[in-house]
Amino acid sequence: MKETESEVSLAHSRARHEGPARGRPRSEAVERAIIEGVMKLLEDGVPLGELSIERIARTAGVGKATIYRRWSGKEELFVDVLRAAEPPDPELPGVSMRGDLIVLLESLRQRGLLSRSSAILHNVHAQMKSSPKLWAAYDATVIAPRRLQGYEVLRRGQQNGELRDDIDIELLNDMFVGPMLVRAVLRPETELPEDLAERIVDILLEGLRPAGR
Amino acid sequence: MKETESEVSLAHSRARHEGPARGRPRSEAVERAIIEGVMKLLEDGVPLGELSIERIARTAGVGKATIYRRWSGKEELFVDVLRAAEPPDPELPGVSMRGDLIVLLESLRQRGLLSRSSAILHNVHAQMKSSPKLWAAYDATVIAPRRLQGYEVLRRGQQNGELRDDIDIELLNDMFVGPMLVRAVLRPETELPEDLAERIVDILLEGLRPAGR
Amino acid sequence: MKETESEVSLAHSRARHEGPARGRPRSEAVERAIIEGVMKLLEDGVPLGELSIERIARTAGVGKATIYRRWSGKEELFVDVLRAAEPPDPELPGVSMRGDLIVLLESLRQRGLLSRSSAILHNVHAQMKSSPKLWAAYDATVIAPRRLQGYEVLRRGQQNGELRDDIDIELLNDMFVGPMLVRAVLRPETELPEDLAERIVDILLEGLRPAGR
Amino acid sequence: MKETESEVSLAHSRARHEGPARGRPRSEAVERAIIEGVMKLLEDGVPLGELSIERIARTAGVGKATIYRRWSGKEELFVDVLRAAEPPDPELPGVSMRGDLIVLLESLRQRGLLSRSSAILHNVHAQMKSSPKLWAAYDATVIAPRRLQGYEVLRRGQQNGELRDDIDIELLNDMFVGPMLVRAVLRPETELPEDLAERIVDILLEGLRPAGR
DNA sequence: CAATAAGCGAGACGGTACGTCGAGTCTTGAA
DNA sequence: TTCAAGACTCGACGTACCGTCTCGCTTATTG
Repeated sequence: MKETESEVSLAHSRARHEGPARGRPRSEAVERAIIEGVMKLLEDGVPLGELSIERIARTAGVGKATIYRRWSGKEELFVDVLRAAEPPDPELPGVSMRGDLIVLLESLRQRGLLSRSSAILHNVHAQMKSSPKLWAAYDATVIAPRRLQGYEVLRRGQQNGELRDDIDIELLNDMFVGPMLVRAVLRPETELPEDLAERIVDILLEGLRPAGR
Repeated sequence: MKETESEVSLAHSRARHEGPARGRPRSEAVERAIIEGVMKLLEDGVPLGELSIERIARTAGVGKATIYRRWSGKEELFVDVLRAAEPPDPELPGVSMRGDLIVLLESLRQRGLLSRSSAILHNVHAQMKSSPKLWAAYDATVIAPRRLQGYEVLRRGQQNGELRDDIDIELLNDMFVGPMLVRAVLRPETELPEDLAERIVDILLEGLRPAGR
Repeated sequence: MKETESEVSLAHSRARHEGPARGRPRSEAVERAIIEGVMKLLEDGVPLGELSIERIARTAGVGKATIYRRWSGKEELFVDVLRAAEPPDPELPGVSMRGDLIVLLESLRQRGLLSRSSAILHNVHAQMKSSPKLWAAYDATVIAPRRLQGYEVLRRGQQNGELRDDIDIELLNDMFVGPMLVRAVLRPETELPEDLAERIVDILLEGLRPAGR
Repeated sequence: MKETESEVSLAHSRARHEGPARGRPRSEAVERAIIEGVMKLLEDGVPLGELSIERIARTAGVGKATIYRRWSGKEELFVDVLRAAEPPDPELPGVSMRGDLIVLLESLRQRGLLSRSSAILHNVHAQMKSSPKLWAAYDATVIAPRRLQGYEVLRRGQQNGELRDDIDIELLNDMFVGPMLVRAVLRPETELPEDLAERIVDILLEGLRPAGR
């Protein structure tokens, strides 16, 4: 996992040869200013299509070359913007599988709510899907860890008898996160009621056959 | 439904005033040439970002103004391209709710497979999500009818006792299509095995509690 | 001569294929606006080094591409600017060779004075010398005709006995124009007294031996 | 003369305050490397316009700041390059004015021939004319001494009766060097035949009236 | 001999201009 | 009125240099 992490990392201070650090080192402050500049613009409601490198540079008070020195284009920069905007991983209570799943789904719901208000996630997200390479980078650094977290919870659930063990974990995970993601990501106009995480988990656990079956 | 249709309809032959049609009429052949030109380019593997109006016009042997006369921009044109590429609605056997659901999900799976091979759907899809207005248009003409089809199937299931009736239909629908869409749209690198539709439906119906309760 | 003329001509309206003139024709007004914009800037004392294409375009209220459509770069544009700034050919009285030579040299002197006050000629002139190709174009359209005029005057002088006929005309011409050009072009800080043309001509005719032989 | 010399001198080792010389002294080797680097590039046929400070620094294996420490810009550096490329002053036999003038003009002819083959002088020369300040510096250190040499020869000619004394020396000088410079500098495409210096001098001495008066 | 101070190669920095490309509009002549 | 063609203004693209500014290091002189 560590290698993957470092492979998809996009902006580095002098990442290339990593010699004995000749010349003036890259300024981390500048790096932050750029990323925060993009966020500010997005939060101010600037449409994604109007986010030119030129404008980003102007906003951050930075030369264009300084941006290109770190990222090869708008899209790669956006990956780092998303990364910076990412909320921290949720803490799992670990008492029961059901409880942990609800926490995980609730965190997805929160992210959905967030991405609508701030407008950062949703558009950049959509934009990024156009490039398989960038999507892979984003997936590896941001999404995959959450997915693995889910796998772990489900595995424990199978081990302690809370969950059927005749279904592969990947599919199980998609059964849980799918309904939430459909609403949060693919259909951003739908509501995300407070008890949605709990209802999804319980429906899946109990099944859909009529009660008196 | 009809009104919605006409509201989101994007390309018209002389839609505005609809006077007694003076001057040279618009050529339908030109319209087809443009849409097919876009498809050809996408199928030839041209990245979506390189699809400029200028290039589309060149490919179709058409003046730029002729495109702008019909669509207000690239994105609106894409909606019509997607519409033209859409496979026909699936025929539902109507015997059992379970059977109909499997047919619906299988049709989603097929679309997922298709969008990977042709590369049309996936990218244009992603691109379009950046514009809420266009997404709404696409949703209304292409997605919504399918969704309503699903609602109908589920409603019948509740009525004839195949399905619990204490859960609202929208959520039920998302429970079924969510897992499939996650794989087909959000994670295009995953496999879509042949029995996926059937497994998803059965897991949902039976629930995830271990067999022996 | 005609061929040379047309070969070095640099800006044309749709010069390439010269088909039956399809599409919107190039605007002559725009062409004039550009050239006059450059002149205005130079007359306002803008140093030649600060004359970027970008600034020229801004001044003329014109897109950069419109400039590049006509000239391949700054230098080629300058040739046409010089051409436009060129005073008309002097009228030769034709009475005597001596008189005609004085008129020709006087016209060179006037040009020298002009190029200092307006600052157009001198700098652009110098700039252009860096490119043999452009210099050739300028020479062919602007300088050469004057030179030929001089040759003609000298030839007539030899024929009617005003001038030795044992020296080739090219050298004779350089003997007359050389002293004037040295002062006007190569040493712009020197004065150009009013009677300079006459003095140069007479010195050359009479020779430099002391009067009493 | 001395003051003029030192005023236009452009590159100094720690020229400004000339304190008690603290810190590491500037390397003369570096200075030579830079000037020779420029010459090498010019001799390799690199167009003058592509001679950026950045490229010069790269070629000489030197930091940009090291160049700016010595010269305030490209043009000032070029003055020193020209100075370094300058051939030595001609030795005058001093027997007759006519002989000395021929030697002086012949040296101009040689320089013309040289500047065409090496391509250094011609272009840098032209370039420099754009900047009055630099031209003045070049004129003072390189050209003016030659001019004074010429004045001296002419003055001696007037004193010993070889030359009319009713014409001011500056004009006389321009009469002699003008024809040669026109060919060597302003019209580099013309030939410079071997006996050109002698012919110019003799034509001027004898005048252009037909032999039999 | 250590301290001090400037020189040095390298390269980041905020800028400006380059020459190209596409956006959307306008203007031709022909259909 | 539409059509293909192509000129028009505008503005972003990604690159190259500008002249300045750190970096870590080297090289003299001075206390």
